[in-house]
Amino acid sequence: MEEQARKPRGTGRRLRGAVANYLGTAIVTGEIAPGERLSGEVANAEALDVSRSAYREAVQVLTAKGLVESRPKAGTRVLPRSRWNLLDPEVLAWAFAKEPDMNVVRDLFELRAIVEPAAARLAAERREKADVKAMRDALAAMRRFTLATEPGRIADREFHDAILRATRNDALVALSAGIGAAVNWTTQYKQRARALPRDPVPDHIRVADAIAAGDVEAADKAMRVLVEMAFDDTRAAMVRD
Amino acid sequence: MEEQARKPRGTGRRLRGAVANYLGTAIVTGEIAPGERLSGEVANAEALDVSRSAYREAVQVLTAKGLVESRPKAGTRVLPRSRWNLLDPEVLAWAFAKEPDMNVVRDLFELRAIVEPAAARLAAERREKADVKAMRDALAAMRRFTLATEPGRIADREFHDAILRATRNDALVALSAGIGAAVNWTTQYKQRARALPRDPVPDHIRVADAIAAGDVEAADKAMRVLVEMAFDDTRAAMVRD
DNA sequence: AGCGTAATAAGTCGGAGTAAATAAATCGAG
DNA sequence: CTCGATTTATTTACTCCGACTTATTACGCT
Repeated sequence: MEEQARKPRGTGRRLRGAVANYLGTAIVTGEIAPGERLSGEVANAEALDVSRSAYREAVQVLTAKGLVESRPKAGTRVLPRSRWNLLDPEVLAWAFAKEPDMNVVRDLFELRAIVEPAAARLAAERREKADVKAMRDALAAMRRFTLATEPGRIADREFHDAILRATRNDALVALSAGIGAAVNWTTQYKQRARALPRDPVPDHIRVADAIAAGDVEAADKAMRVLVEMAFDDTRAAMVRD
Repeated sequence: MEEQARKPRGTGRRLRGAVANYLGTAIVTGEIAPGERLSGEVANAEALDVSRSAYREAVQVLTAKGLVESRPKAGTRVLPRSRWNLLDPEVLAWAFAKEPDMNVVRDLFELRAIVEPAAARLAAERREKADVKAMRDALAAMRRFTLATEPGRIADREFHDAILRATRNDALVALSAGIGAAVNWTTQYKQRARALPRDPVPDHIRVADAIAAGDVEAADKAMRVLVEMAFDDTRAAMVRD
């Protein structure tokens, strides 16, 4: 009766993943401020009840994402926000683990408002039949499940991913992986205030039709409306707290 | 006489950093194809002449960047390109370690062509006096050193960073960190073919003036020209190989 | 064909020793 | 005696090692 009640730290695929989640969340949410020093390996590892190996591997992950920097004697310090890989999917997930910062949400939607309409333009130029089919399929799933359910949100994300893939630009797809994850979280928060403001499907259809028709200008404009509406809804849901 | 001639692997700030560089470069450049399995920890660590700990920490870094995934019994496999964090500064650096792939360069410039003009728009709206000063300083350094020298390229990057910072959008700044690093490499390759096609400073001045004047449309247009020209020069330098 | 079992490779552990970076202490020159 | 440079000492991360554990796949048995 002396070996239970341990491992109360955050969940993660592996032990070091759990530690990385725990520390990453603490840093990104501001619990540990930039410039601050983490306590030493030995102390911190013991405090979290993990071996030094696991703790160190977790810190390497944070280092790889630009959250911390560690040097002998100086210890491990949290880097300034400007050096964080803010678009890394995991970093974004940590940022949205707790109540998301409104500034981050605003920045991300601003980026979406720049990238996604332009992506829709490219998609309208380069889409193949398979791309249109993927978009239509995702759309059908969205209509069936609605955004209030998890499968519906997955379908929404799949819709945006299909557009990104249609651009034939790997960099845009990679960007989507980060933003898409965050969008997933924001829509989740959005639905929490269950106003369900309006049906998002018609606007999605307009985007899909424009891309399928190869109408560059219409695709741009329709996507612009879509992002703007999503931002409005998210903002409304957040100030309601 | 039995302990020299070791550690011939790639350079890096630390031992695990060197291993991460080596493996990361091998993966990103396609030497190890997606889906392929890395040899086991013990074997690979011994082959690289490092301890298992150092090797494992390097693999954690690659995992954090989405390059590999490792599970017990199954081993460590290279993930498909779509799961890579292509915008991660280190991943980009690895991609440009050897002769850069033309497709990647095209994708990145396409992304720049989308993001940077939009960023210039925002900068024109939100810039403060300090931002304009930073841009002018970088511009002066560019004129003094030219893009043929390293300080000149640093100044060029500083110029673009100043614009990004003026947008007051952390996500845009983070994106710039990745793209900026890549741009640094492409301009380096560009200058290798020492044609020095034309003076880039006047175009930079046009951008700076438009942002300083708060002229949104002019800033957008001038930046569009700038990115387009940079792409032309880079493409010309690359096909000349 | 389904189920249990064994082999395999990553995951975790603890401890020992090394290297690097900072702070302190010492020495020398003015 | 004060200031400066150099050496020493300490702190902390870094590297290494070897054993043990856990998860997963694949094989073999029923």
